[in-house]
Amino acid sequence: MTRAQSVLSAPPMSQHQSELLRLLEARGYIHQLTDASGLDALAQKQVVPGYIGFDATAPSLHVGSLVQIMLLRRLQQAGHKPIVVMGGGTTKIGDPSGKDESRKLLTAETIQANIASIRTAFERMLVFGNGPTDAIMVDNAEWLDALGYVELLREVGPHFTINRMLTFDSVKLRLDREQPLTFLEFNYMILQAYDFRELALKHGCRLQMGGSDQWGNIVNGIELSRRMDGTEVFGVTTPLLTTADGAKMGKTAAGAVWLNEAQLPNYDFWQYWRNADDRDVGRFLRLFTDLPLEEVTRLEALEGSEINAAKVVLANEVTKLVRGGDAASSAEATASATFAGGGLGGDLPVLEVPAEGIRLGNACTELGFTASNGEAKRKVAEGAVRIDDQPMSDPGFLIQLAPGAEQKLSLGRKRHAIMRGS
RNA sequence: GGACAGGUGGCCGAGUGGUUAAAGGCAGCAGACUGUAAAUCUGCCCGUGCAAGCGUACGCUGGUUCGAAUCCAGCCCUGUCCA
Repeated sequence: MTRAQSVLSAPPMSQHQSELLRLLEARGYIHQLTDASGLDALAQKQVVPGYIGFDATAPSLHVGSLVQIMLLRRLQQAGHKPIVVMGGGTTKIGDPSGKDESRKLLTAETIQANIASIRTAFERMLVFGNGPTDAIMVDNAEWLDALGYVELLREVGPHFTINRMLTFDSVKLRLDREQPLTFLEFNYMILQAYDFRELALKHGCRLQMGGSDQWGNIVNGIELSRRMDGTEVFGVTTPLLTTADGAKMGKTAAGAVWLNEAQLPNYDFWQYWRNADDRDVGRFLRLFTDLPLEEVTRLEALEGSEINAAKVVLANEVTKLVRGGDAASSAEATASATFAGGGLGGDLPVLEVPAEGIRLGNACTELGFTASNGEAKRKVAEGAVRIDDQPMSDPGFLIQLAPGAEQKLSLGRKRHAIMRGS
């Protein structure tokens, strides 16, 4: 067993020589590569600037983008240069990939505010600066906004055929489903291809990475660079990440699992990972933490309820990376107090109980445990609502607390809050 | 611009004048079982109210009718074909 572990940490069977590709392969990031041996050779020879583009449609990225961010982190760990491209320009158009419907158009101000907010998450996970392997962040609005339409058509247009554009999945999907694809969106792939070429010229960028849905866009960029400038650039895509039960990564019924604390409290972020499916633990540890591979192998081999220990490690490590060490330890403390100790943890949401009291059903709704008072009533009837672990039966029960006094309100086994008299 | 098809609850999808707050499935929530997992079984799943009830709801607006998601008219949107 021990021997097998060390083998896994540095796979000798890998056909790759460069540290970069060996690292990416061993941790499960690689889905497709455009030219494995070419990139392998390049990565041994020089620092490879590589980029991933991110949309700026919301003030925070969510867990669905975390693989890509980690990929940039790995790039840096392997001694190369990450370039974060914010889609300030392309977001004005909207990527049709994987979407059934056209996206609402955002204003330039909203996009800029989103970019500023998203940046904070990157700063925690990448080292920015002016050194050769320091990360940089650029906004493609810088060059896209400056492009004139006719100029773009003349420069880039000749290198794209409609025949080919129509074969792309992002386009085909819409057409097959008989969903509209606007001309505006149809142009997205051209601009993304232009990005790659621009980055290659300006920053010596040689590699674009992205999710598997970006394969077509990436290949377009590679072609464009080759045709216009004769530059050889490379592409890597990551596998489409779904959880073991088939759901898209980072989406829960309650909404997306946001990376920024303003969009999702630390405790909830931690819980997302703590509640991972057994089957996902090893994969997630490799992708989303810096734990050595031997350690991952050990943790994912845990069986039965022991795998819970691995989930705690996963939650701690990911939270540490994304939210910081304090966030992780405080979330863990709250979780262990709440679930193991039957007590209260500081990270639980707090409901101030006014002097005149509050009805049990209203308290549940106010905390967001239930969407309406009607639902709260149903949950109480189902025996799901407890105060200090005592099941409640009357949704109209009036909760009153002395100033400063605290009680725990729970719905189901996972949702807990502190009620405090005020 | 013309012809045809269509627009139903988070999604898919039945319903073509009353017993329809609208079948069924998915997703979700809760209970049981467990390990804050999975699988399984059970219940719930528009709002408001303790409840009887009331209010909203089948693209929009108006109409017919005792009664409309269902019929009629106009409009909006989507798709396919034609110009």
